[in-house]
Amino acid sequence: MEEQLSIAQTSQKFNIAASTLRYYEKIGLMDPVEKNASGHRIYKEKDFRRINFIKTLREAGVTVEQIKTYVDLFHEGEHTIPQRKQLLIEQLHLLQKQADNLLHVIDDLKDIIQNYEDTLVKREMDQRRKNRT
Amino acid sequence: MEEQLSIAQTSQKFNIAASTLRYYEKIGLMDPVEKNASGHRIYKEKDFRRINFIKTLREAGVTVEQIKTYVDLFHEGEHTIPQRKQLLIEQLHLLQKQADNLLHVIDDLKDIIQNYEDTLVKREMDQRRKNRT
DNA sequence: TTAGTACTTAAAGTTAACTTTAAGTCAACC
DNA sequence: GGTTGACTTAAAGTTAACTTTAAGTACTAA
Repeated sequence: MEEQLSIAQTSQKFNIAASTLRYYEKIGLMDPVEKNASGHRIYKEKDFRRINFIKTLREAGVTVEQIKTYVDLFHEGEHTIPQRKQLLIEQLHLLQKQADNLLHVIDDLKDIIQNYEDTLVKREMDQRRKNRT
Repeated sequence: MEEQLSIAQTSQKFNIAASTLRYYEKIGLMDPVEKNASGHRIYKEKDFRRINFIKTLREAGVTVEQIKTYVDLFHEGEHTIPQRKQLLIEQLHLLQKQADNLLHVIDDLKDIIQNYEDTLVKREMDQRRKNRT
Protein backbone atom coordinates (compact mmCIF):
# COMPACT_ATOMS: atom_id res chain seq x y z
CA MET A 1 0.00 0.00 0.00
CA GLU A 2 1.02 3.58 -0.62
CA GLU A 3 2.41 5.37 2.41
CA GLN A 4 -0.10 7.79 3.95
CA LEU A 5 0.92 10.18 6.70
CA SER A 6 -0.79 12.75 8.87
CA ILE A 7 0.49 16.31 8.89
CA ALA A 8 2.35 15.68 12.15
CA GLN A 9 4.07 12.62 10.71
CA THR A 10 4.90 14.40 7.48
CA SER A 11 6.25 17.28 9.49
CA GLN A 12 8.57 14.86 11.29
CA LYS A 13 9.58 13.02 8.15
CA PHE A 14 10.80 16.18 6.44
CA ASN A 15 11.62 18.24 9.49
CA ILE A 16 9.30 20.99 8.32
CA ALA A 17 6.79 22.57 10.74
CA ALA A 18 3.16 21.55 10.20
CA SER A 19 2.28 25.23 9.99
CA THR A 20 4.79 25.58 7.17
CA LEU A 21 3.23 22.68 5.29
CA ARG A 22 -0.19 24.37 5.57
CA TYR A 23 1.39 27.63 4.53
CA TYR A 24 2.95 26.06 1.43
CA GLU A 25 -0.43 24.66 0.50
CA LYS A 26 -2.19 27.95 1.09
CA ILE A 27 0.11 29.88 -1.19
CA GLY A 28 -0.11 27.20 -3.86
CA LEU A 29 3.33 25.60 -3.66
CA MET A 30 1.62 22.36 -2.69
CA ASP A 31 -1.47 21.17 -4.52
CA PRO A 32 -4.50 20.88 -2.21
CA VAL A 33 -3.76 17.85 -0.04
CA GLU A 34 -6.38 15.13 0.24
CA LYS A 35 -8.42 15.10 3.46
CA ASN A 36 -10.02 12.25 5.37
CA ALA A 37 -13.64 12.11 6.60
CA SER A 38 -12.90 14.39 9.53
CA GLY A 39 -11.10 16.97 7.44
CA HIS A 40 -7.54 16.04 8.40
CA ARG A 41 -4.85 16.10 5.71
CA ILE A 42 -3.48 12.83 4.35
CA TYR A 43 -0.09 13.20 2.69
CA LYS A 44 0.85 10.67 0.00
CA GLU A 45 3.73 9.86 -2.29
CA LYS A 46 3.09 12.69 -4.75
CA ASP A 47 2.95 15.14 -1.86
CA PHE A 48 6.22 13.81 -0.50
CA ARG A 49 7.85 14.36 -3.86
CA ARG A 50 6.59 17.91 -4.00
CA ILE A 51 7.74 18.61 -0.45
CA ASN A 52 11.18 17.31 -1.32
CA PHE A 53 11.32 19.51 -4.38
CA ILE A 54 10.34 22.57 -2.37
CA LYS A 55 12.66 21.79 0.52
CA THR A 56 15.66 21.22 -1.70
CA LEU A 57 15.16 24.46 -3.59
CA ARG A 58 14.42 26.46 -0.45
CA GLU A 59 17.59 25.20 1.19
CA ALA A 60 19.51 26.36 -1.84
CA GLY A 61 18.02 29.81 -1.36
CA VAL A 62 15.45 29.75 -4.15
CA THR A 63 12.58 32.00 -3.10
CA VAL A 64 9.06 30.78 -2.49
CA GLU A 65 7.91 33.11 -5.25
CA GLN A 66 10.24 31.55 -7.80
CA ILE A 67 9.14 28.07 -6.85
CA LYS A 68 5.55 29.25 -7.19
CA THR A 69 6.20 30.49 -10.72
CA TYR A 70 7.53 27.07 -11.62
CA VAL A 71 4.66 25.18 -10.01
CA ASP A 72 2.16 27.42 -11.77
CA LEU A 73 3.74 26.63 -15.13
CA PHE A 74 3.63 22.97 -14.22
CA HIS A 75 -0.13 23.23 -13.71
CA GLU A 76 -0.60 24.87 -17.07
CA GLY A 77 0.38 21.65 -18.78
CA GLU A 78 2.94 20.23 -21.16
CA HIS A 79 3.05 23.20 -23.46
CA THR A 80 4.92 25.13 -20.74
CA ILE A 81 7.83 22.69 -20.80
CA PRO A 82 10.07 25.06 -22.77
CA GLN A 83 9.37 27.89 -20.33
CA ARG A 84 9.94 25.63 -17.34
CA LYS A 85 13.21 24.49 -18.82
CA GLN A 86 14.24 28.09 -19.41
CA LEU A 87 13.31 29.03 -15.86
CA LEU A 88 15.31 26.17 -14.40
CA ILE A 89 18.30 27.08 -16.54
CA GLU A 90 18.22 30.62 -15.24
CA GLN A 91 17.89 29.35 -11.69
CA LEU A 92 20.78 26.98 -12.35
CA HIS A 93 23.00 29.86 -13.44
CA LEU A 94 22.13 31.79 -10.31
CA LEU A 95 22.92 28.82 -8.10
CA GLN A 96 26.20 28.23 -9.91
CA LYS A 97 27.18 31.83 -9.27
CA GLN A 98 26.19 31.42 -5.66
CA ALA A 99 28.21 28.21 -5.30
CA ASP A 100 31.15 29.91 -6.93
CA ASN A 101 30.99 32.83 -4.53
CA LEU A 102 30.57 30.49 -1.59
CA LEU A 103 33.70 28.57 -2.54
CA HIS A 104 35.63 31.83 -2.74
CA VAL A 105 34.42 32.93 0.68
CA ILE A 106 35.38 29.54 2.06
CA ASP A 107 38.91 30.04 0.72
CA ASP A 108 39.07 33.52 2.22
CA LEU A 109 37.91 32.24 5.57
CA LYS A 110 40.52 29.49 5.49
CA ASP A 111 43.19 32.13 4.95
CA ILE A 112 41.99 34.22 7.87
CA ILE A 113 41.84 31.17 10.09
CA GLN A 114 45.35 30.19 9.02
CA ASN A 115 46.56 33.67 9.94
CA TYR A 116 45.08 33.31 13.40
CA GLU A 117 46.67 29.91 13.67
CA ASP A 118 50.05 31.39 12.76
CA THR A 119 49.61 34.14 15.31
CA LEU A 120 48.81 31.63 18.01
CA VAL A 121 51.75 29.39 17.15
CA LYS A 122 54.10 32.37 17.13
CA ARG A 123 52.78 33.41 20.53
CA GLU A 124 53.39 30.01 22.02
CA MET A 125 56.94 29.94 20.69
CA ASP A 126 57.64 33.32 22.25
CA GLN A 127 56.25 32.01 25.50
CA ARG A 128 58.57 29.00 25.44
CA ARG A 129 61.58 31.12 24.69
CA LYS A 130 60.71 33.27 27.68
CA ASN A 131 60.35 30.24 29.93
CA ARG A 132 63.79 28.97 28.89
CA THR A 133 65.63 32.12 29.98
CA MET B 1 47.40 59.94 -0.79
CA GLU B 2 44.91 57.63 0.78
CA GLU B 3 41.65 57.33 -1.11
CA GLN B 4 38.80 59.20 0.57
CA LEU B 5 35.24 58.83 -0.62
CA SER B 6 31.88 60.30 0.28
CA ILE B 7 29.04 58.00 1.22
CA ALA B 8 27.58 58.29 -2.30
CA GLN B 9 30.87 57.34 -3.89
CA THR B 10 31.41 54.50 -1.46
CA SER B 11 27.90 53.32 -2.16
CA GLN B 12 28.74 53.20 -5.85
CA LYS B 13 32.12 51.58 -5.37
CA PHE B 14 30.65 48.63 -3.48
CA ASN B 15 27.16 48.69 -4.92
CA ILE B 16 25.66 48.97 -1.46
CA ALA B 17 22.95 51.56 -0.73
CA ALA B 18 24.07 54.57 1.30
CA SER B 19 21.28 53.84 3.76
CA THR B 20 22.71 50.37 4.20
CA LEU B 21 26.15 51.77 4.93
CA ARG B 22 24.63 54.02 7.61
CA TYR B 23 22.67 51.07 8.91
CA TYR B 24 25.80 48.92 9.19
CA GLU B 25 27.46 51.69 11.12
CA LYS B 26 24.50 52.20 13.41
CA ILE B 27 24.34 48.54 14.41
CA GLY B 28 28.09 48.41 14.95
CA LEU B 29 29.23 46.34 11.98
CA MET B 30 31.23 49.34 10.85
CA ASP B 31 33.27 51.39 13.28
CA PRO B 32 32.12 55.03 13.49
CA VAL B 33 33.20 56.57 10.20
CA GLU B 34 35.19 59.80 10.28
CA LYS B 35 33.27 62.96 9.42
CA ASN B 36 34.39 66.20 7.77
CA ALA B 37 33.76 69.71 9.06
CA SER B 38 30.16 69.71 7.85
CA GLY B 39 29.39 66.32 9.39
CA HIS B 40 29.55 64.25 6.19
CA ARG B 41 31.12 60.82 6.33
CA ILE B 42 34.55 60.27 4.79
CA TYR B 43 35.29 56.62 4.01
CA LYS B 44 38.90 55.51 3.93
CA GLU B 45 40.93 52.41 3.26
CA LYS B 46 40.17 50.72 6.58
CA ASP B 47 36.47 51.34 6.02
CA PHE B 48 36.70 49.84 2.54
CA ARG B 49 38.31 46.74 3.97
CA ARG B 50 35.56 46.38 6.54
CA ILE B 51 32.86 46.90 3.93
CA ASN B 52 34.43 44.22 1.78
CA PHE B 53 34.54 41.84 4.69
CA ILE B 54 30.88 42.46 5.48
CA LYS B 55 29.76 42.28 1.88
CA THR B 56 31.56 39.03 1.21
CA LEU B 57 30.11 37.34 4.26
CA ARG B 58 26.62 38.71 3.68
CA GLU B 59 26.65 37.41 0.11
CA ALA B 60 27.56 34.01 1.43
CA GLY B 61 24.51 34.16 3.70
CA VAL B 62 26.24 34.90 6.99
CA THR B 63 23.81 36.89 9.14
CA VAL B 64 24.43 40.43 10.29
CA GLU B 65 24.23 39.17 13.84
CA GLN B 66 27.02 36.65 13.32
CA ILE B 67 29.22 39.26 11.70
CA LYS B 68 28.47 41.53 14.65
CA THR B 69 29.61 38.88 17.11
CA TYR B 70 32.89 38.62 15.23
CA VAL B 71 33.41 42.38 15.03
CA ASP B 72 32.70 42.72 18.74
CA LEU B 73 35.35 40.13 19.53
CA PHE B 74 37.72 41.98 17.26
CA HIS B 75 37.20 45.13 19.33
CA GLU B 76 37.92 43.30 22.54
CA GLY B 77 41.51 42.88 21.47
CA GLU B 78 44.09 40.22 20.77
CA HIS B 79 43.09 37.93 23.59
CA THR B 80 39.92 37.05 21.66
CA ILE B 81 41.89 35.57 18.77
CA PRO B 82 41.20 31.98 19.84
CA GLN B 83 37.46 32.71 20.07
CA ARG B 84 37.47 34.50 16.74
CA LYS B 85 39.29 31.60 15.16
CA GLN B 86 36.76 29.18 16.64
CA LEU B 87 33.87 31.29 15.39
CA LEU B 88 35.27 31.41 11.88
CA ILE B 89 35.85 27.66 11.90
CA GLU B 90 32.22 27.08 12.80
CA GLN B 91 31.11 29.49 10.12
CA LEU B 92 33.39 27.73 7.68
CA HIS B 93 31.76 24.39 8.41
CA LEU B 94 28.32 25.89 7.85
CA LEU B 95 29.38 27.39 4.54
CA GLN B 96 30.94 24.13 3.45
CA LYS B 97 27.68 22.34 4.18
CA GLN B 98 25.84 25.01 2.26
CA ALA B 99 28.19 24.73 -0.72
CA ASP B 100 27.83 20.98 -0.64
CA ASN B 101 24.04 21.20 -0.67
CA LEU B 102 24.15 23.79 -3.40
CA LEU B 103 26.25 21.54 -5.61
CA HIS B 104 23.76 18.71 -5.08
CA VAL B 105 20.83 20.92 -6.00
CA ILE B 106 22.71 22.04 -9.09
CA ASP B 107 23.11 18.41 -10.12
CA ASP B 108 19.43 17.74 -9.51
CA LEU B 109 18.43 20.74 -11.56
CA LYS B 110 20.68 19.61 -14.38
CA ASP B 111 18.89 16.26 -14.38
CA ILE B 112 15.47 17.85 -14.53
CA ILE B 113 16.58 20.15 -17.32
CA GLN B 114 18.01 17.20 -19.23
CA ASN B 115 14.68 15.40 -18.87
CA TYR B 116 12.88 18.37 -20.35
CA GLU B 117 15.44 18.46 -23.12
CA ASP B 118 14.78 14.78 -23.85
CA THR B 119 11.04 15.38 -23.90
CA LEU B 120 11.44 18.23 -26.33
CA VAL B 121 13.74 16.28 -28.64
CA LYS B 122 11.36 13.31 -28.62
CA ARG B 123 8.48 15.62 -29.48
CA GLU B 124 10.29 17.08 -32.42
CA MET B 125 11.16 13.64 -33.76
CA ASP B 126 7.50 12.61 -33.53
CA GLN B 127 6.60 15.77 -35.39
CA ARG B 128 9.04 14.97 -38.22
CA ARG B 129 7.76 11.44 -38.54
CA LYS B 130 4.23 12.82 -38.87
CA ASN B 131 5.32 15.29 -41.54
CA ARG B 132 6.90 12.51 -43.58
CA THR B 133 3.70 10.44 -43.85
C1' DT C 1 19.26 85.77 -1.29
C1' DT C 2 17.30 82.12 -2.93
C1' DA C 3 17.51 77.62 -5.06
C1' DG C 4 19.67 73.24 -5.45
C1' DT C 5 22.35 69.45 -4.00
C1' DA C 6 24.47 66.45 -0.78
C1' DC C 7 24.44 65.13 3.05
C1' DT C 8 22.65 64.33 8.36
C1' DT C 9 19.50 61.79 12.11
C1' DA C 10 15.62 59.33 14.14
C1' DA C 11 11.82 56.93 13.34
C1' DA C 12 8.57 54.59 10.72
C1' DG C 13 7.68 51.41 6.91
C1' DT C 14 8.55 47.24 3.97
C1' DT C 15 9.21 42.43 2.55
C1' DA C 16 9.80 37.49 2.76
C1' DA C 17 8.91 33.54 5.03
C1' DC C 18 7.25 31.82 8.34
C1' DT C 19 4.93 31.17 13.24
C1' DT C 20 1.57 31.88 16.70
C1' DT C 21 -2.93 32.48 18.35
C1' DA C 22 -7.84 31.96 18.80
C1' DA C 23 -11.75 29.55 18.14
C1' DG C 24 -13.76 25.51 16.52
C1' DT C 25 -14.52 20.29 14.98
C1' DC C 26 -14.10 15.42 15.61
C1' DA C 27 -13.00 10.74 17.40
C1' DA C 28 -11.55 8.26 21.36
C1' DC C 29 -11.22 7.21 26.11
C1' DC C 30 -12.89 7.50 31.29
C1' DG D 1 -21.28 13.18 29.06
C1' DG D 2 -17.01 15.37 29.78
C1' DT D 3 -12.23 15.75 28.67
C1' DT D 4 -8.18 15.03 25.90
C1' DG D 5 -5.51 15.27 21.70
C1' DA D 6 -4.96 15.93 16.97
C1' DC D 7 -6.37 18.30 13.86
C1' DT D 8 -8.93 22.55 11.19
C1' DT D 9 -9.12 27.79 9.52
C1' DA D 10 -8.37 32.74 9.38
C1' DA D 11 -5.98 36.27 11.04
C1' DA D 12 -2.55 38.44 13.57
C1' DG D 13 2.29 38.47 15.01
C1' DT D 14 7.41 37.88 14.39
C1' DT D 15 12.13 38.45 12.61
C1' DA D 16 15.91 39.90 9.74
C1' DA D 17 17.66 43.14 6.92
C1' DC D 18 17.01 46.67 4.97
C1' DT D 19 14.56 51.09 2.94
C1' DT D 20 11.94 55.17 3.10
C1' DT D 21 10.46 59.34 5.04
C1' DA D 22 10.58 63.67 7.41
C1' DA D 23 12.90 67.38 9.05
C1' DG D 24 17.10 69.75 9.30
C1' DT D 25 22.09 71.53 8.11
C1' DA D 26 25.76 73.14 5.04
C1' DC D 27 28.04 74.45 0.93
C1' DT D 28 27.69 76.12 -4.01
C1' DA D 29 25.98 78.54 -8.04
C1' DA D 30 22.86 82.02 -10.11
